[in-house]
Amino acid sequence: MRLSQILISTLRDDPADAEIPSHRLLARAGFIVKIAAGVYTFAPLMWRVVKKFAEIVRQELDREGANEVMLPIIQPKELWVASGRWDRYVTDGIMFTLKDRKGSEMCLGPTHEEVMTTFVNAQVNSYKQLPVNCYQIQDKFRDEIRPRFGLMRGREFIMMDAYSFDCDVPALDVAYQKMRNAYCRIFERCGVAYTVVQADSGAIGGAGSEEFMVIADSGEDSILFCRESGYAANVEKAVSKLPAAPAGGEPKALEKHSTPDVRTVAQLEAFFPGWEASRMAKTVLYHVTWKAKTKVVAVMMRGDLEINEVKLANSLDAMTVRMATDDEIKAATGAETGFAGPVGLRDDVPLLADESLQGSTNLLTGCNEGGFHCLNVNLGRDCRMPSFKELRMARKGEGCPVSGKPLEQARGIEVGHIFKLGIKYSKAMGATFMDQAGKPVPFVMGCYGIGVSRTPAAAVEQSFDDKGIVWPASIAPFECVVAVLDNKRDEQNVLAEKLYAELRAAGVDVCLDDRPMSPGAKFKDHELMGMPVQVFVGRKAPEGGVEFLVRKGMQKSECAASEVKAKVLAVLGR
RNA sequence: CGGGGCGUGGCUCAGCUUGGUAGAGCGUUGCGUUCGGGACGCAAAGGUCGGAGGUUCAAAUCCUCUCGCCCCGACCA
Repeated sequence: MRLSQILISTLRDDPADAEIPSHRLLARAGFIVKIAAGVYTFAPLMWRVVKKFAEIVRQELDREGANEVMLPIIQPKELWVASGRWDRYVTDGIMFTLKDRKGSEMCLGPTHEEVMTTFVNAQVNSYKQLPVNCYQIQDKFRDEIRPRFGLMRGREFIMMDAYSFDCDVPALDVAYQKMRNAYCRIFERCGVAYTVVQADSGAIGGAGSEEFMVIADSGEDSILFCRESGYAANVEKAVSKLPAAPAGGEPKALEKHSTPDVRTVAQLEAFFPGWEASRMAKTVLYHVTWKAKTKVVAVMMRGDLEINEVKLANSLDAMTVRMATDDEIKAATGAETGFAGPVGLRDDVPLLADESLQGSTNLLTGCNEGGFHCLNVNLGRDCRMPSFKELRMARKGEGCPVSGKPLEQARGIEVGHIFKLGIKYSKAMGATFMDQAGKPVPFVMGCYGIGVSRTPAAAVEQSFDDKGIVWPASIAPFECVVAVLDNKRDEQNVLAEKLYAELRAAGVDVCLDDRPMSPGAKFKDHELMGMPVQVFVGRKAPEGGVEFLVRKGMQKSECAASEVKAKVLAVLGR
């Protein structure tokens, strides 16, 4: 390709609305152009990047026997009602919905479990046709609460979504592992450093899931990991060895103390010298929403630990949880905020406690009376016995659940997510096949996603410098550019054309920069756009000399035109 | 949705406090000179100051409403 024929428009200034490096650089290099919040046009060079990444995804999925299909973006409401997800997605406001001329409700697909399950159910009737794995690469639509960071979180974005259908759980495990392997090859090939972490299943639901994370400071996810054991998990999912707390000893007599204006754990530590936070049990009131009801629930946690709201929602099988407001707390406990506790808690407020409190004695808690706290509270004696759950937020520095070594923390960008769904959707939607015994059995499903527009952005996030983008060669818009520095000089044009033809013949994805621009402007442009290998044909052209630049590291050298092909291939590892 | 910030030629911004006939740089167009680090000179085009209403002799500037965008929290590829 000749750059004079490609629509390229780099900006001299950073765009005002871009914050993180990938957004800033992709916008400045003219790769993406915003059309609305979270909605972008992909300019020619960006589209080349996306297509290259998509091709890697296709190759690796096809190697595992997956079928590429194309599902409709517009989906009828009925499908979502059948799976039971319409209400939740509409309530959350995540789904773009519309009505057709007859008034029938439709949505723009935020994900495709429903459509794919319907499709495969119609095609597959027998266990003999299994396993099946279908995927598509397509735009997804989600009315995100907060689109941000350019391509990182868009309202329209490109996603690869795959769905596996198997006859039983062991077969699902095989399908899952195949996809996991494919994912590893995909992210290795596109040159990003990534980590696989255990994850919460979230709104998609299902048994187990892992996320593929690109480690970057701008990542929206927090992960905990251990170099020793290889354990890694999203903080939402992570567990750790429980930090020790002093023993409470034999149960003592309950004491009630006046604690005016003492509300927080820190204030209590100051008020009761000798009582460490780990001997306290804080009680946090949560407003919990299920499909058909809402309720305020009391959650107890050891004073030095934090509640993990994802774990809380999961343990309650709730749609959403949020901390109760001051008014809700007063209505539920009768006391103002800061004095809630298990003692004297109304019977209609469910009481949960983290496992860290199991077996603890002589705790310090609130007692639902403004200005008072209790000492030596013993669960089951002075109050109801709570139902114990694993609700604790694991934190860095705490022991790895496998090795016991301190956990480390990092930020990550979720570029892929794989789930074992089980029969959640197939059962809800009545998607079955005939098993060997001739009985209808629901498909055992898995689903798998890759952010096809997000991954290149994540790659930029990991690979840039003060001059611009440094594309990994496998997803760069071009592997190599041959640039004419003064295109009024024939000897430069002739030599550049020759090199361009030679590199193309050698199978290099090369472009010729024949634009009539000053040399300085071309240098800046290619640094910004991040072409991996750059060959400049300039004043040494009459003697057959050119300049050779490897973008990563900015190593610049001069060489003879005759050496260019070999040098380019060497840099590209071919 | 809650909190904070911002909307002025294509882009980055100044002007607003203290109302008085819209500015700069970059980019764009033309001509000429250049041609190795976003070249230089000259000339030119381009803006209902996000929108609506109000106050005023007079509004980019003050007031009200509204729309859009960005950042921090709950969502996810």
